[in-house]
Amino acid sequence: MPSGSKARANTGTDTGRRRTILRAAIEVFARKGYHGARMADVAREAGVAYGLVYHYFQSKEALLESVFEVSWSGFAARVREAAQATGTLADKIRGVLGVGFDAYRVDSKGVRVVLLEIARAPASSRLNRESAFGDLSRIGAEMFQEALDRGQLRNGTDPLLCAALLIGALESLLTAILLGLVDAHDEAALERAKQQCTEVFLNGVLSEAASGVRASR
Amino acid sequence: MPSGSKARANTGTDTGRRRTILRAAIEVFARKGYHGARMADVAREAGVAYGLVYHYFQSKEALLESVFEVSWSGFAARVREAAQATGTLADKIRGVLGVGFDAYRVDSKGVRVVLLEIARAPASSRLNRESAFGDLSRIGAEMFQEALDRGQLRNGTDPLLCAALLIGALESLLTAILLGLVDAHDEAALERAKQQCTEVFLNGVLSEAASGVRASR
Amino acid sequence: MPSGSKARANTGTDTGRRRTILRAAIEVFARKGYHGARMADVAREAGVAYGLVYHYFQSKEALLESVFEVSWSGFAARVREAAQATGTLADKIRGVLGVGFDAYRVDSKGVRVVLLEIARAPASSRLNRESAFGDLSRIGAEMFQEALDRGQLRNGTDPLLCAALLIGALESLLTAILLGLVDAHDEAALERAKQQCTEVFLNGVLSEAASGVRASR
Amino acid sequence: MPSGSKARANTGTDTGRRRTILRAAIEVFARKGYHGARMADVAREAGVAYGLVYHYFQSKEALLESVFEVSWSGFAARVREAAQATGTLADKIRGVLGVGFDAYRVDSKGVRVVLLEIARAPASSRLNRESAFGDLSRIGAEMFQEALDRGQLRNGTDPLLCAALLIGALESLLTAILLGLVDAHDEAALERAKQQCTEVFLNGVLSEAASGVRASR
DNA sequence: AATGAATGAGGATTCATTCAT
DNA sequence: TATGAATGAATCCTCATTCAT
Repeated sequence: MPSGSKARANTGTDTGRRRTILRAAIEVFARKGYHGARMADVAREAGVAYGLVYHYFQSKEALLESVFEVSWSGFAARVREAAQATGTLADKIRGVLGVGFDAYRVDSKGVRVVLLEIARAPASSRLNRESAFGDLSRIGAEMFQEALDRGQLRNGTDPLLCAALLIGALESLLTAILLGLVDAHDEAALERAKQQCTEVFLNGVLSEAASGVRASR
Repeated sequence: MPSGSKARANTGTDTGRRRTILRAAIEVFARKGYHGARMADVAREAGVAYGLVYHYFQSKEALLESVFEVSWSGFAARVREAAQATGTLADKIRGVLGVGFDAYRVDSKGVRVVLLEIARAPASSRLNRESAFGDLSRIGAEMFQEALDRGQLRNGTDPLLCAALLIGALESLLTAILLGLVDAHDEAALERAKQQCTEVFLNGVLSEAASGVRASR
Repeated sequence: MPSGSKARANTGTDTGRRRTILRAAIEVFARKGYHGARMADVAREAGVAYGLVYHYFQSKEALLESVFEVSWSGFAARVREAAQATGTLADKIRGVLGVGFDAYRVDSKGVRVVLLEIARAPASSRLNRESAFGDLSRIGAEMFQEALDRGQLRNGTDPLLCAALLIGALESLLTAILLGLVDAHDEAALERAKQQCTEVFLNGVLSEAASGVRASR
Repeated sequence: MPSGSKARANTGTDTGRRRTILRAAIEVFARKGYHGARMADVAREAGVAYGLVYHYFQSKEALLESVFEVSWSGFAARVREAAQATGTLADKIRGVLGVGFDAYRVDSKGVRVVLLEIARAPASSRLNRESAFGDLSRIGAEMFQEALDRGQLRNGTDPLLCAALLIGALESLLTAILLGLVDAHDEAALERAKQQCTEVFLNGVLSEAASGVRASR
């Protein structure tokens, strides 16, 4: 097993080899999908010999698993941080969505793979959504539970369901971006999208006028 | 030569045999995923001979395509109907979400396949989200555009983004149900989830009290 | 799974396909050894497509297993028959050795594979000598036990050990023939070898004169 | 530059390291068979680095060859010694079998490898039985030829065939021990087995009574 | 329409061997 | 000597698709 200990990784010659392959895998998985990608593609993309991929990763699935860990663990940690920060529920939600958008900005390929390949994997594989989707759900549910306790949430609202909706909103938005429905190169547009997403989630889509209906219900 | 009764059947109604295979495909795709499913599995599930599947469907991908058409076309039509019905935006949204939940109730396996296998297919295949995600987005966007014109939508809200969020909310919720994160064993629970989802989407998650913040922003 | 039921097998077109592959496997295994043989070789030798081998046999090991069954089961049955026939011990032993020599005459390739590839397989595989060697040992031991009970065996002789020796003698002789150390190109030579083997096993190698020593020990 | 002490070590005595690897190879070959053993296994078993194995042995086959030399040369020499010792044929045979049993006692693993991996190697490899089986056969044949000349062997007996039978007897017996059919831990049992083996080989299995038949043939 | 045997390209995985340090 | 990363050919097995009946 490779070291990875050396100080400044990614030098290319030695330590970064594992990392190089991992990045290549993300690249290829993002481009062709997990099933469409061949190990040979990954090797070529990484510029290493075929066999070396197997030196660092036991199998194709293990490679995907590692991609998941790399792309996901950091993300989940940051989401948790945002969800547990001090501030109003609105702030937290803005924070959580912000984490999602940042992740996309920093590593859209990684986001793509996690979103399209892993989060939706068939239940059979160990790499199912249980961990991905479930993790996030739990984090979100806690956040909403707390808000509920403080009277910030509408009465009768189910925290878990809220969490699911929040995740859905984020995912859907990122998917829209991935699909090109929203221009990803336009920073301002991206920011606006985030803002709006927050707003809708907090206060709904209805205008003040239409919202009057709300009182009457 | 036997039968002349339903010679040009392949178009609409589907012969019994064809339908059987199609249902089997949905079943197997739902269970093992498109890539994990073998044509042999489909044949076995349908209780027909190996080669017969190819008698009715040109290829594995064509089979998926047919699954998509069957599971999707009706769904999209009903969504469109709900989106274009008369009534307030709230009514329409309730209608749209209702269509989604009904589809799940009637054919959760089909929903699963469309959600997990087709909506997320790699861009390369002909069967990309263009049709699935894009269709819905367009329908939703139109609905929101109209609402915006009528002043029912909060000012500055992007209709397309709203549509994406609505789809995301629905999808996420159904996914949560599929994964068992949200309990939906009884009708009542399912109904409650739908109700809440609608409420959140329309008016946001904030309580009246917390919502006061809104004015100050 | 293929039928194999049709009356006159081995016609070539259909029923005999499995058999054809099996014979080809014996041929190739005999020529190159199990590890040296590639599935492609077997397919080519059989004159069938690569994939067809897997249609009839689950894996390379399963193929070897089938070779074993085919080559062994009949052999073991005939040995058992010879061992349980009526007659003197000498007759039985002559019979048993005769079976071995006949098997070689009829299908030296099959004998080779069983002797060199299976009987000596590493203990890990299911196909170990336990079954091959063990079966024969048991059969032989019973035969010698009975002879012992009847006073035909020298006193103090262990039946199991005798069985092992008999098997060893047969195996070694066939091996010597396979290796070309003992000439067995013509029937007469083969017959002579069998005769001598029997004689040695029954009465030892010593001449009458030297055997006198026996009394003095 | 360190050491000049045992520069040309590779020839006879073997450096410690080389010997360690050789022993490890025997161990692993015995456990998993030549084909089932990986060079990595050998390295791990020896507790040395992967590449070091190649420092001492040119290739995997060369390693097996060395194992053969180590395990075999000494054995063959001792067998030859026993076969050419002065004394009656009975003494010699007792001696030869004794050598085999001793070898097993001292290094059952080595015996296993020679017996199962080398003696039966496919004819293609340089390491064929020519050397192993053939060597022994020749030695044995000479012994029996001499006995024949002296009238100690029954008339018409083929010395080479006798040798093959003797080897077979020994091998079969050792195999029986390896397989656990004969308890190897019981020194007395081992001794008895050897005794009996000798007896059978010299005088056959028949009892005095049954042997009377002999005269009448 | 129905069957299931036959085909063969595709791709993951292994592992002996080499090489830079 | 010693290390273990790097290489890539070899080969098993899968499975979509075709075909003869």
